[in-house]
Order: sequence, then C-alpha cells, then structure tokens
Amino acid sequence: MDGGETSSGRDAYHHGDLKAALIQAGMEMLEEVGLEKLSLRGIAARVGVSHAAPKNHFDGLRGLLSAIAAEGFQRHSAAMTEGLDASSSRQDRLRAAAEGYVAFARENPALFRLMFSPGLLDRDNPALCAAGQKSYAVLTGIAEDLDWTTLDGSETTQRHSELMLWSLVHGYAHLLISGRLSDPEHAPPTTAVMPWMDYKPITSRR
Amino acid sequence: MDGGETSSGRDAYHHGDLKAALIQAGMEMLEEVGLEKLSLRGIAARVGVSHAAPKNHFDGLRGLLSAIAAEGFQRHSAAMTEGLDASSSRQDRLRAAAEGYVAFARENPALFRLMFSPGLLDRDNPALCAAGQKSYAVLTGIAEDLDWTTLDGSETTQRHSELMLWSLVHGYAHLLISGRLSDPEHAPPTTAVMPWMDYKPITSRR
DNA sequence: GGTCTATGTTTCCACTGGTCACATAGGGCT
DNA sequence: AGCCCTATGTGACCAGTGGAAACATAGACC
Repeated sequence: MDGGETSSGRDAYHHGDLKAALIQAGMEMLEEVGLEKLSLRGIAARVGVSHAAPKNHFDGLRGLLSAIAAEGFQRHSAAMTEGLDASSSRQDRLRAAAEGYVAFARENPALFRLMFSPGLLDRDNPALCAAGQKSYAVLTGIAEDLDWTTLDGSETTQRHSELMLWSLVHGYAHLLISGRLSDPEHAPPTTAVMPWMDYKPITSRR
Repeated sequence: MDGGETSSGRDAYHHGDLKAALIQAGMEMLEEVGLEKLSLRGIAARVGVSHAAPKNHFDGLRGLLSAIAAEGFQRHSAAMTEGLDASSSRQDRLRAAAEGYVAFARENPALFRLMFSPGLLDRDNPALCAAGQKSYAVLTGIAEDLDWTTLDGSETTQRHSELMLWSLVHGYAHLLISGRLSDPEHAPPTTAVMPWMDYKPITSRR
C-alpha cells in the first residue's frame, strides 16, 4: 500500500510497480514533449530506471506505447460518458458524448494522435483492442438510442449512421489538433458542426 | 530535356534535379515503408547521394517532409477536382469532391497522415502553407456553391457548414486508414456517411 | 584560363531502440 | 534458518538515425 495511488499494493519491491509507473510517466511526457519526441529512454529516465528495464514489462517501445494508448482509450470512454446524465433527453446525451469525444482530443492531443496511429501500436495487444472496442461501443451505444437509423427504414443505415457520427466527431477532433484550422482556440463548439440535430427531430421519420 | 520524366530539364548537372528527385523518392518510400520508418538516409540512398546532400535543398528532414506534404496537398486538391464535371448538379459536384477527398487518403494513407502531422512539418514552409490552404479552398469552394448555409439564414452558419463537411470527410478518411474499422476494404462509400444530402434538398430552407 | 560558388562527400557527434550477459533482491522450498 | 531460484533491473554493446562541420568537386562566370 504505502502510496496506493496508481500503483498496486507492493511498494518495497525492486522499484514498486514499475509497469504502472512507466505508463504514467509516458502519458505525462507524451503531452510534454510531443508524440514524435517521446522516447523509451526518456520515459525510463523519468522513472529512474535504465532504458532496458521496460523490457521486462512491455514488448519494447511498441508495447509501452500500446499500453499507453489502451489507457488513453479508457479515459476516452470516460470522457464521453462522464457528463452523461441518464435523465436528460437522448439528444442531449448524444450531444454530451460528442462534446466529450472532442474535448478529450483537445486536452490530450498527443495521446489522441497516438491512439489512432496504427504504425506505432501493436495491433494484437489485448488490452488495446478491448479498450478501443469499448470506446467505440460507448459512442455507438448512445447513437443507437436515438434510432435515427429509421430515416429510410432500411437495416443497413444503422452502420452508416454510426459511421457518420463517428466520422464527424473524429474529423472535427482531428482538425482541431492538426494545426490546420486558423484559430482552433475559438473554433465553434462541437454541436455547431452537427447542426442537423437542431433542425430535424432525430427520432422522427420525417 | 533528355528524360523529362519528373526531373526538370537539366540532366548533366551534378546529379540532375536532386531536389525533385528527393521529393519523388520520398513519396514513393513513404507508402512503401510507412511514415514512421521513413528516413532521410533512406531517401538519400535511394536517389544515390550521401545523407548530407539533402541539406543543400531542404532544411533537414523536416524540410523534406514539408516539401513532400506540400506536393501531397497539391495532389489532394487535384483528387477532389479531377472528377468534377462542370455540367453536373451542384449536389453531384459536392459528392464527387467528397469522394475524391476520401479516395486520396485511401490511396496514399501514409502521405495523408504526414500532411496532417504538424509535429513532423514546418509550419512556416511557404509551399506547404499555400498548398494546404488551396486544398481547403477547393473543398469550401464547392460547398459554398451549395449554400446550404441558408438553413437558418444566419451568416455564421457558413463556417459551421464548411467545418461540418470537412470534419465529416476528414474523419471518415482518417478512420478508414486508422486500422480501427473492422473491414475497411468493404466500408460503405463516402456518400453513405453524408446521407442528409439524400433526404433533404440541400438548397431548400425546409 | 582562373577563380568562385553551388553542390555533394566524409567524418564526426549525440541520440535512439534492441539485445545480451550479468547483478541483485525477494519468494519459496527444504 | 539457510539455500536456491526466478523475477526484476543494470551495463555494455550494437546498428541505425538526424545533424553539423570540414573538405572536395564541378560547373558558372568573367
């Protein structure tokens, strides 16, 4: 116990819970130095171990990055659901989730970028896969509630609607952190780019 | 002229047109080895020069990548406009541009990624800035044609509409190459994720 | 013909991630 | 209690990277 923050209980070990410490340090440095300058040696140094130590817990830099991304997806899921009030309308719930999605990206741009950089991650990492799928499930789960999929009554539109929503928030998030928008600080709120929600009752068939 | 392929005319120079050759080689290797494994030394080796030679034409790896990205934005613009038939309806023109946007990303995933990786590029590179802005202008120019901005009649909606369209195609493009979609090969066509175009006359006020 | 400058090479440096043999320390068995 | 044994971390090496500086070369220009 001792600290018991992020680490698991044992503290008087070799180092403590090095695995969690590395993930923690990695997430901090990620936003400090940027995705491209993040180095295994740097992370190890911050924790105070040699650069070979992580090998005992992760499969190289890739493995560590994958673990960080997995943690990122969990926080991403949390960001989408935390503002969710079960009592609010389904439309508001969707709005809140979309705003959470985008806000997370703006607050953790480097992490968000990492999470969607397949070239840096281990596709087969179980934790990463699970966390990523869960994150997607959170979004689609809220979208499904709205069954705007009945617009033309066909079954296939379900997937299309999910993709539309996902593409929209994902694209806006990405643009906001891509440095291509003229004034990202004062960009319109997320709901401003999903305006069809304002003009048409989502659940109606029209 | 001599060859006159990608190089400009002069061939009996030191190397020929090294600057263009490096950009060309870089674009090829980019898709071959992936964005993260692309190296200045590798590009130089393919062209047959020492790894210090590019310094005379670019400001380090950053400069070369920026030049490649600039060329990428030009091709991106071309991809959006090439299928454009002036005689087709404005809706069809928008559809064609959107499909061009996404198709480009799918055909040049690493390049597309590079183009939107501010950490790798030189923000102040003039060619890159110009090409990037032009690319955005192409998209918004076509969107403007459609004046769906009149949905609520307010002026501010213009920017929101542009952002919505851009976010949508950009997000879908990104998701398709992010490795997070289950079966990206058989993903729905781009128009399937912009379905509001099918259900509501864009130019009408409803 | 001779110098001058653009272009390219060589050699060095600091840094990266990966691998191996080795050290250490705590757990568990006898 | 004492011992081994394995998980964990270290140090020394390697190939590779981008960058910088001194040097070489070959066209250009007078």
